[in-house]
Amino acid sequence: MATKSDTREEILRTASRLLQMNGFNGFSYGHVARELGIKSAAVHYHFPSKADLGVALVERFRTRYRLWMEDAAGLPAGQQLAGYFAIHRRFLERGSRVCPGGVLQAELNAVPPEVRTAVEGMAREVQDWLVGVLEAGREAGEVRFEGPAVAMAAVVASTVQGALQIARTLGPDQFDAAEQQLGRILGLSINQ
Amino acid sequence: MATKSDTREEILRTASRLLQMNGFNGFSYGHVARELGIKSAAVHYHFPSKADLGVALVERFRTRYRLWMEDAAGLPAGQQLAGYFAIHRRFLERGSRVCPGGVLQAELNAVPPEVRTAVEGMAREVQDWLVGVLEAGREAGEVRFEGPAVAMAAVVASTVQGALQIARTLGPDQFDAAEQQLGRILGLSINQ
DNA sequence: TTGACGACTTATCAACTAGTAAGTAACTTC
DNA sequence: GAAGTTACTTACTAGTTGATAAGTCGTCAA
Repeated sequence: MATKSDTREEILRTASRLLQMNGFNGFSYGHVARELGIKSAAVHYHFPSKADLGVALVERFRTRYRLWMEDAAGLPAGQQLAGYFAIHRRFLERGSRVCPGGVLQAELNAVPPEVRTAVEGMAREVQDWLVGVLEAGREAGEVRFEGPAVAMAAVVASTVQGALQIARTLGPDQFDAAEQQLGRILGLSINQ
Repeated sequence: MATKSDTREEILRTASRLLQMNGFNGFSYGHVARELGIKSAAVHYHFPSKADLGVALVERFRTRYRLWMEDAAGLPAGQQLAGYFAIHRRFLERGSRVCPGGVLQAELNAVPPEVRTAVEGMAREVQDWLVGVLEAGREAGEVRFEGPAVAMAAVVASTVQGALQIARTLGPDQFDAAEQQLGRILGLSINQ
């Protein structure tokens, strides 16, 4: 028998995968329930509305992101960026998923407003983090680029998000190529 | 009264906008019909299944793309790239749309297989065009970058696609910043 | 032992989904 | 002017969607 948060966590895991695979409007309470061998009303018990589920999903990703950021805070910029790439690379490996922020931004107008707000918050946080890493990395001589850090951060975030999606049609090589090229542009030692 | 292709074209225009705004699973035959003041069965008359509509939508974009590419074929690489950016910038201006290829790639697993195939073809074609422009531009000294052109093309395509989506949450500045930064990276004269 | 509570299931709902069949009015062709 | 064709509408279906109300069953504290 499940402890209190067991089913809730399984729902989030499954919904998370379905979100990354099919998009927010590409999965239903029924899908989640069927995969877990429960009834869709059980999903409603934990997440009354789909907006609740969506927000919980985004907050879950955001929390994990934040924990990872705090963990990597001391490392040199090159390693932090490599970690950022690796997180997204892992999505690709686990069944050609895309990043949850990306898929939600792509269908942002067809998503409950609460979810939209949550996505905005997460995007802002990741962007700010990227700006900080790039700025500090440039000052420390670990990263090389011209122009404002905010613009370079926009390129890095956009590339990773776009490459993940493009890799779906043109293959995973596309993501690796983009990552390597970004490394070259930023003057990172291409270790792998 | 409408001539033969009038309604069909209006359906494509409306569906196109809805696709770019809400995603493929974010609009229905009913939505398209209601906006045009016709019945959903009329949409089915022109596009029997949603797969048909999806494929027609992708082919329409692909054809327009191809025509534009042929038109721009003679121009210097910098201007061709500027045009590529401008096409996508226009999506943003017309109600924060995203590029159709991007939104379909984001929900690729939740889309009819025929649509998937069509998207793959379009993505391949655009990528090949980008590689050609970048390669020729580098040889002619109009564009500057290291590494394989195919990797740089992956970065350019990914950045544009991702930036369009990110601009939805973080504002259009995000797209402009990414475009400018990409121009700096490629050594293009930033005219605007 | 009771009674409250948590975690569900059963049963049901209205709205919406893509899709179809049959009918209709206008135009074209002969 | 009859027959066919085009471009629809009306009317309908079966399945899915998110969501709710009521009931069940085990656990746990008083």
